[in-house]
Amino acid sequence: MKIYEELQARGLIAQVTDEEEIRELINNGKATFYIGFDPTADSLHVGHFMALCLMKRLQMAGNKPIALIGGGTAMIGDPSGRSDMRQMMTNETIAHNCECFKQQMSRFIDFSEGKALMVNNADWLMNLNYVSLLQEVGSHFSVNRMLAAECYKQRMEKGLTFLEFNYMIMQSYDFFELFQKYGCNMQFGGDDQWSNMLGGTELIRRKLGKNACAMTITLLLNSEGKKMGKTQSGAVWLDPNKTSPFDFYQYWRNVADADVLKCIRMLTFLPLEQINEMDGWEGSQLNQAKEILAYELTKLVHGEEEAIKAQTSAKALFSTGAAQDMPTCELEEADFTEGNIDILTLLVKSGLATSKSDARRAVEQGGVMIGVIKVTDVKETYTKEVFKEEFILKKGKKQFRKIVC
RNA sequence: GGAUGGAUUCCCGAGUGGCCAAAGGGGGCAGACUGUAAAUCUGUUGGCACCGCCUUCGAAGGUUCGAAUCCUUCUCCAUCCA
Repeated sequence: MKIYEELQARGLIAQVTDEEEIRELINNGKATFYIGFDPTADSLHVGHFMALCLMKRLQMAGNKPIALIGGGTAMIGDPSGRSDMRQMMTNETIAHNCECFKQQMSRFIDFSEGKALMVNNADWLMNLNYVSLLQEVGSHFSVNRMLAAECYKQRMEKGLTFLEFNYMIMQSYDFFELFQKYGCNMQFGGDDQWSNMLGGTELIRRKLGKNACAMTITLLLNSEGKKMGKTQSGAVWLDPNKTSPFDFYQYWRNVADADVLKCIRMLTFLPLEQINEMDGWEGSQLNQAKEILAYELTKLVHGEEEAIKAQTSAKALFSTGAAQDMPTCELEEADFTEGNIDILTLLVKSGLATSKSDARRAVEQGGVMIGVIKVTDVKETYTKEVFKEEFILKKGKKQFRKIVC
């Protein structure tokens, strides 16, 4: 099976400009393609991860990837799929984020000589001259058509600034620039990028009379139609300091039944034959599929060692309620008053509760356990001595913290 | 630049002088049921020294015994006109 067919079978392809042409290019390793990443945070998240995997797959098939970091476009903010304006970031933040992105990407993609490139669009966007840009590029865009683009529609109701409106032009210019400079003949991106990407292919056609391709990756949605990779507290990050390997594992371990196979297909590198076998799994067997998914992804992102650790911890926790490699909270001398610490302070200190009121509610509703013993009194206190033994604080069924002193 | 409407707790959205820590829904958290799933049901959802106190209704002032609610100024947003 060739790469294009594999991508198709995995359900990764959403939209393409010219199927035949793209198939021909990537199946024969003739594509030089780029994917843009705007440095809007100091770590990549699951959404980026999909794009990185795609890069890797295509790279393995002999194509040349260009990872574009949007140091310039981040200053504008992509309005696509957003109902409100992005918060502006300072140049220092953007520069810092670019650095973080670079480091994380290098772990997935082989950037050694000639195999892949990493560029930053700040390098060319920042030096543009307004008037000449308008003449050379702006003249090729029709405002009427831009406004008709799906990505601007919802913003037409809430309001759209001229700054953001120009995002499409900048992204199109990126493609144009890369096409000329590196012979980049293809762009990949999330499905919400479709209109921005078409802007690029069209600009190349109009200015150079040449053909370039674009292809979007299916957005990973759960069965409720929401973007995956988000929790109530934010994105699932690839940076272990922002989302621990354990939490990362747990996120995938807990996906809904309806989403497991889709995730395995789209995100892991397991062979398709094996995945197809799992397709018929139900009940407890499907539950196993979740373990596979969680393990495979943790391995890809954090390495095999961390994946094993996370899996062992999780298994132990849910069967016996004890484990080694769980998030740990270390108490300091200052946390004790007269040699004691109360349960509410402990919950807050360990990060399991956001405030003492929150902690109080959790205890009152019977959601707090020490090991296997339920805490019933909000005034419960513990002496320092207790923490010499294994002390596991639980809130609810899935939140654990080992307390040491 | 002009006219009008608006800004409420995590989100949407009621509330137009005391009964408002603020209806309802969503989401979150906890409990029951389960497969660490979904669905369902129950409780809860500003903070704290928690039967009481403190801080919230775009910002700052003012009126009043008392303001999310009234007045003034300001900031931001939307719509229409230019």
